[in-house]
Amino acid sequence: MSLKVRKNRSIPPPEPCALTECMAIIAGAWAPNVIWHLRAGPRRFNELRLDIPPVSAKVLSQRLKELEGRGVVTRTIQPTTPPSVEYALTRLGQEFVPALDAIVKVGHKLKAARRKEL
Amino acid sequence: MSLKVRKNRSIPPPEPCALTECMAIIAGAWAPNVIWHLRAGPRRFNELRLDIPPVSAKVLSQRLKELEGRGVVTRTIQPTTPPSVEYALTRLGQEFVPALDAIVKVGHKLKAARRKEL
DNA sequence: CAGAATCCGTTACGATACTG
DNA sequence: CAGTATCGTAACGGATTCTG
Repeated sequence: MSLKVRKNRSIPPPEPCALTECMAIIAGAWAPNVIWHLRAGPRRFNELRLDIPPVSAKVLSQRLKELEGRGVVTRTIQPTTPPSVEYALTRLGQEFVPALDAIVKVGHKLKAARRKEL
Repeated sequence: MSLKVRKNRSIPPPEPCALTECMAIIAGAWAPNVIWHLRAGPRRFNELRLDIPPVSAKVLSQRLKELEGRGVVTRTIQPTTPPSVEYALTRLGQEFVPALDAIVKVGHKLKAARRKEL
């Protein structure tokens, strides 16, 4: 009996798609770090490379291009020699900062929890 | 000149590791959904399967085992026939809810932004 | 400096079939 | 019901080399 799924658990369908929607951008090891390190202002390619642990040029380039395509970051070429390229968050990109903030907070709790159980 | 990276951008090193730390758990297409759907209370295996879009049994099982190993969810076997297994968030697991909430909010903004640009 | 190109390993995920 | 086993695909990511 009760082969059917229990429903109505006091929480209305909060459009779970929005989760996946946003996670698709946040996903991967580096995309969130890129946004995080751009939150204080524009940053150049190699600066980001050094900011973010040990990300390879290839992957960083891929992520940046992807984020640019999604309207999360902008790419501005400075006509200098040698060439310099600045990346910055768009207004949409800024929206991610609070979420990443919350994630970082959880990260700290994780560390704290691990220290206790040792 | 200025071969060196620009530093001191008004933001102190906020331990970026915490980000990666937490993302390692959140990562993937399904882990966040699992936590999200458990936030209102315990849920059985097949219930989760139906809650979460079209996740395969294999992957769901993998994620659940992983989350259990990390202390994010608990697994309780009810001695009934047929057997029933309940998954629930631990106290640590509850910590993720606010972060996921923030992520969902961003997801909605993404949708809104996309509607405008069409 | 800012990348593109190439090669290659690892992992997430899906589909199907099978078990206790 | 709650999984496990097996197979196969694709995306992610690292290392190295090369270019405008």
